[in-house]
Amino acid sequence: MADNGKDITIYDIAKKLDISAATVSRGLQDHPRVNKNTKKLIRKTAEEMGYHFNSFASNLRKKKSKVIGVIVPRLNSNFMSDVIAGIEKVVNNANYGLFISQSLETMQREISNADAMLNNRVEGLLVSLAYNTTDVDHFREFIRRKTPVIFFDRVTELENCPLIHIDNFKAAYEITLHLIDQGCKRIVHITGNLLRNVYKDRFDGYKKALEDRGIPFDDSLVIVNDLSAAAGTVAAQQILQMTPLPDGVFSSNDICAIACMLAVKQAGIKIPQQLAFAGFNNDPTCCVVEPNLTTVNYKGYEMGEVAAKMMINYLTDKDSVQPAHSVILRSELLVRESSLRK
Amino acid sequence: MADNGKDITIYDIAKKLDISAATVSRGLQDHPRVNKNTKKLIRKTAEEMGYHFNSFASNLRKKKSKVIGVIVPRLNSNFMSDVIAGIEKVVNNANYGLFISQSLETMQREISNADAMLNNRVEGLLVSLAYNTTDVDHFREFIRRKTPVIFFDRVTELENCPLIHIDNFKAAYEITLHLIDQGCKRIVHITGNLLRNVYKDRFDGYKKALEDRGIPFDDSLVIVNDLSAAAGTVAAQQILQMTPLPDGVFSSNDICAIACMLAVKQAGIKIPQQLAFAGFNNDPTCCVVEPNLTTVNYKGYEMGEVAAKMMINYLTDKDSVQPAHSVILRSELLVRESSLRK
DNA sequence: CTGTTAGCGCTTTCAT
DNA sequence: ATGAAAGCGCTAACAG
Repeated sequence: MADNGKDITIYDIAKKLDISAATVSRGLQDHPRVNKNTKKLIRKTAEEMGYHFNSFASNLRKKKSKVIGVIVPRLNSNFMSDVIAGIEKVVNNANYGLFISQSLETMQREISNADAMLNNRVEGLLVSLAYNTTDVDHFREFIRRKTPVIFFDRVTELENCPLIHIDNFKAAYEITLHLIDQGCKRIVHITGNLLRNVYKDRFDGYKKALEDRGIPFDDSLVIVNDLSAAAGTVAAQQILQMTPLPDGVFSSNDICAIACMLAVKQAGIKIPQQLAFAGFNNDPTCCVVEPNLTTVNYKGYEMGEVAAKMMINYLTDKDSVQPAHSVILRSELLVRESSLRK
Repeated sequence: MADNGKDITIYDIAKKLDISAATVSRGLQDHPRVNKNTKKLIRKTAEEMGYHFNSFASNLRKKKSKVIGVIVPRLNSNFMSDVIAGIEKVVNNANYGLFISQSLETMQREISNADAMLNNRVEGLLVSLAYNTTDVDHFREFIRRKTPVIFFDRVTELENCPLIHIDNFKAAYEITLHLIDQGCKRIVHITGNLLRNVYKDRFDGYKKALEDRGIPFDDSLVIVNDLSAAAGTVAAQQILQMTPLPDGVFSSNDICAIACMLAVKQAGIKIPQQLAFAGFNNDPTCCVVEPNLTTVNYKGYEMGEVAAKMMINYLTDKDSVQPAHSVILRSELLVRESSLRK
């Protein structure tokens, strides 16, 4: 910025060097057919004059933004901040910027966020759906514009958008089998909004495991809440009032499982002898709580990286118009003391 | 976007309605002196034609971006993701966008992030410094351009930039006094890079408390590391080898304190009887670990909100060229079992 | 209340 | 290897 308060432009540099703005533009972009010395001179002068590239002008002209949009339910969960960190690293290394917003779990805000992404002409959109999103028409305009949309974790089928997630059904199936193998026969399942694949699939995995082991599914053992710590504490009270007392709890996330476990423990229940526990996510807290919580390991950082790399590939290898392909990331059962009865 | 693959512009709308582009622009902006019906018609037509506002063109013309930049060391810590969530909410509600990047604790990346912020003409910048940033010249250009820069948490004096933080000295002083009052006489202090105010001030508070209680400061009781969980485990080994064994530990963050505590506990040390513990941040895990960790409550969400609101105020109340003012947020000592020996 | 016009700063043919 | 010129889409005087 010049001292008169105005931005230095390539024209200012051009005038000073008595060359054309076109050459300055090319020089700054390291265009092959610009004289090496001219380039060097342009860079030096730009630096000296305090020139700063104007992305708007460039974006307007080139009709692209070098920015990738991200819409997530909340930023402040251990899982999601890991995802974002992974995305940011990949995106930044590829010289793209990140435009981030949170839907705060409401579809209404998700829609307005999507609109802002459109106005800012993001070149790609990474989305994890809000708790109560019922339809995804607000993402169709991106598809019409051929702007890639990739869903991760909380996904949904939409045209040919790639989905990045784990096999929630299988992971839940395995963790439930594990509880059964430890001798549990009445297993409570705490879950979230079944509209979301992550909760629906885990619920289905739970039911399938019961079925495969010949345990009848009991509706009254299912608790639906928002999976927060507070909800976990409330769930503990519900569980304590069930007769007979259940002998296992599989919560669809760790935060809720841990709060619930602490509360029933407080009430004098022995864990895992009387009540075995299992969660989901492998939150760091699992290894702090006593007994350590059995869970499904499923790290966000990697998911963020994978989603972002896929996006960067789409945007970079213009040729590879490969059909959109979804990715199922690995997850693993981590057995810890909270469920070990043998 | 039209079906031919080109964006619909205000000119397309203007042509269709046989009015001028200026009127369309005004209508879309809800300009007062545009006929109500015309406005309604413009909106309806824009909607029908699939028009989407082009921020670049607008930004270029208006020389403003309606975007606020954020540079933080890492996105994936409980504290920082809370801060970001608070910022995002305020910024989004004020109809600004968020451009986020992480320095990954290096000054080099902080500099390149700052450069990207400049290119994208952010209207304001919120910064929490990287671990090893030694000078902040890379932010001077923003000041020259009168782009407000606000530091939070990990702050530094720079021109008149507002600083948002807590009284780290006082909080550390109080928590150390508390340990002393519980009978601790040899208190280990685990800290991070003393270049950063947060660690330096806490260290100073610790020393002052010792001094005020007539306990000589002992250099060999100070452990400097990166305050990660892994570092906490290592610190535990160092502590166990100290003779005589210390009787208290004050760690500059909770994550490190908890890892350390779990490790010494594992080694058979009784907490708090043999070794009392205190951390900093009030991470949710404090209430899960046994015994619960004494700490300083200091929530990020509020800090993010305060920083963002101040920024929005600067950007909105053009008149209030009030001198930059820093804010010291409240923090509170939370005494829990890990330090209660009486 | 509405239209005309001149850019914002950059990129990119098309020339030379 | 460099220049001239047009235009990306929007806004804000200014004029009426």
